[in-house]
Formats: sequence, C-alpha cells, structure tokens
Amino acid sequence: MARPQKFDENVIVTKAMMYFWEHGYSSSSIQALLDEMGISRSSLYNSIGDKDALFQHCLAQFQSGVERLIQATLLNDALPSKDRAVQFLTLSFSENPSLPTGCLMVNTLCEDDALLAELKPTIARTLELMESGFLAVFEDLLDDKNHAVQSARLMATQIKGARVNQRQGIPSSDVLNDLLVLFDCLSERAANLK
Amino acid sequence: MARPQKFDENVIVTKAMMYFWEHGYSSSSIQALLDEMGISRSSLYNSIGDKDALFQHCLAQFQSGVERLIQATLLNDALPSKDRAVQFLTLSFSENPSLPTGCLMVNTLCEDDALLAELKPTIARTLELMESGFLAVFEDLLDDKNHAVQSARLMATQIKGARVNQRQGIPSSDVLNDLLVLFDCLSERAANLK
DNA sequence: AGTATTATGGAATAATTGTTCCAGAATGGT
DNA sequence: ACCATTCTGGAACAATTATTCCATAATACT
Repeated sequence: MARPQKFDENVIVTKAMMYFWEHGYSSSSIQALLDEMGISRSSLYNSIGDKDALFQHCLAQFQSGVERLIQATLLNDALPSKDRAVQFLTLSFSENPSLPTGCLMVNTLCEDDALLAELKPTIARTLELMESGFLAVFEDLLDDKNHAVQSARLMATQIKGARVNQRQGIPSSDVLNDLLVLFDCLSERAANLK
Repeated sequence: MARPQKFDENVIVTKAMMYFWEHGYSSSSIQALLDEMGISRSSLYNSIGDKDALFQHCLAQFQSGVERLIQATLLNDALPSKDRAVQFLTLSFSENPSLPTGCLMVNTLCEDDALLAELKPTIARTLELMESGFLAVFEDLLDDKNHAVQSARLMATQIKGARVNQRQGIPSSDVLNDLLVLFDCLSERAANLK
C-alpha cells in the first residue's frame, strides 16, 4: 500500500547515538545529526520526532546495550563469580576504535538541560543495576555483607571515573588495567578476611 | 582620567564559572551568563572578550582553586602524609550548597567542542598534578614504589567517579565517605606489606 | 567646571538553531 | 498500469544564537 521506509530505524538511531556520545546533547545540532544519519529532516521528524525524542531513543539504546552486558556477565549464574566481574570489565573497556570514548550516561550526567534533568533518574537506575551486579559478585566472594556493599560502590564509582579517564585521553588498556587491579585488591581484601 | 570599571572582573568570572559549572559550555548562552553576572553585553566583550575567552577565564579560575588546594594539602610537607590526603578529600567534598555539584574539569572532559578540545591538555595537567600529589602521599606511606603509583592512579580515578556520582544526585557525604574508605583500604594494604 | 576618556545599555546584525510545511518522488496493492 | 499512500528533499519559518556598533552616561584629571 504505502511506500516503505528506506532506512532502518535502529541503524540511524545508532548513528545518532554515536554522535551524541561523542559531542554531547547540546553540541549536537540537528543538521550535524542528519548528516551523520544520512537522512533528511522530514524523515527524522516523521519517523522518530524532534531532537528530544531522538536523544531519548539514543540513550535508551545505549542503556539497553549496557544492561544486556550486565545480565550476560555480572548477573550470569553460569559463571564463577570472579569471572563475571572480569568479563564485564574486559568487554566494557576493550579497545574499539569504531566507538566513541567514555560513556553516554556519564557524559549526560555531566551536562545540564531541561530534557537531561528528566532523564537522570533513568540513567541512575542503569548505573544502580551495574552496582547491584557487582554487589552480587562480592556477596559471593565475601562473607561480610557490609564489605560487599562497600566494594560494589567503589567499583561502580571507579568505572565512572574510568569513563572520564577515557575522555581525558588515557588509553583504554591502562584504564582497564586499573579497574582489574582495584577488583583484585577488593577481592584480596575479601580473601584475607575469610 | 577614564571612567573606572563598575564591576570586579574576578567576581563576574566567578559567577560565570558557576553557571558553566552547572550547565556546561554549550548549554550556557551569553544572555544567561550576562543575567548571572549582572552586566551588559558590551561590558563583557570590552573587558573579557567573547564566550570562548570567558570560558577560558572561568576554567583557569577553577583550576587555580584546585591547584591551590592541592598545594595546601596533598603537597604540604608540614602535615603527616595521611592527613594530607584526608584533608584534601574532606575539603574537596565537603557539603557546600552555594556551589554547583561535580567538577567543571570533569564536566568539560565529557563535552566536546572545538574550543574544549584545545583545553583538554590543560585540564589533564591539573588532574595529573592531583595524582602526583597522591603519589607523594603514598610514597611516604608505602615502601613499594609500584604500589604507590597504582594507588595514586586509583585515587585519582575514584575522585573523578565521585564527581560523576555528585552529578547523579548522590549526597556529598556518601561520596566523601567512599573516598575515605578507598584511601584507608589502599593505606592498609601498604601497612600489611610493611 | 570643563573635557577627555572609557564604561554602559540597548538596538542592530548575521548566522545558526529547531521545526514545519509542501510539492514531488517512490512504492505496494489492485 | 493505475492509484492510494507514505516517504523524501528542500524551501520557508520563527526563535535564538553570538557578536558588533553607536549614542549616551559616568567618571577622573586639569
């Protein structure tokens, strides 16, 4: 009946996501996003909506990617608890030249805009999921519940700092290494106490 | 001879700095900044320059504040080494309702713009100064040089993550507490090895 | 007090922003 | 092959952006 859409919505959202990820919400003009996506104004406004709607789609896609990874690693019962954390960190911080550096969620928290203020609770929820994933790991590794809670908090915070380090230009391999060192340190602490 | 400037340049830069700090570079319009500073367009363009020049002044003021604190605490030979770190953390993360949350340097690293790209090396230098301050502390506390380097790196990264946590809405008291816990953890590790 | 000098406020400008709209192109079903 | 439907590209729009400019107000010195 009707002419079908020429483009794949997921594909163009991905492209827009990478642009937002690199440049931030405010610095990304519709024009620049369209150039990146390779579609025209009307196509965007007809299929997805305005800039805010586009950003929400992008952020949601980013978050669901992170949450999938959390489920597949940190919350994966089939893996030994230590491997869960190591795999999560390794996959999260492996060098990937085709992706922007840092983290769209962290970047968004560091900006401020009417729209972004609304989205912060959603972002917080995903980051809390990550932290609770680490909590599950440390609860396996450690008898003391308080230590597990504290260790999970430190890992979650260290990861956010690691995302800032990437933006600062520190190589991902170094960033990953620090994270693994901290995890070992916190695990050893567990071992000592056992 | 000439009519003197009605406003104090440092004062208006401080006001602009707090606005940039809260909202980021791109989201801060000249109009909003002028309202905050309480001066007119021409006054700004005559005394300081355009938006980029203003931002550079603001960032420089922010950085010099941080560097002064680093000198007064982390690099203060008059203090016991552990106190240096504790004082730095406590003063950096004490609750202060009159200041925006997070850190202008971290926020700037997470944005991207032609101007901001130029400023990243400067920001990196201040952050490296902070890390070297912690390195000095850990070198006092610890025999193993490698451990000191690693611990300083972890503290520096944790602080950046702590700034993101503040943006996420986590209370400063909690954020500070985590930092003190990590510092203790790294110091204890030192003690164990000694 | 007069004058030279400079800050000040607001109008004016040009560029860019996000958004809407419309004519035409393209397609799937009949 | 036609037609209804919907996507597409670009023009058009209003709002906002950063910046410049000029006439006026305000001061310090003689």
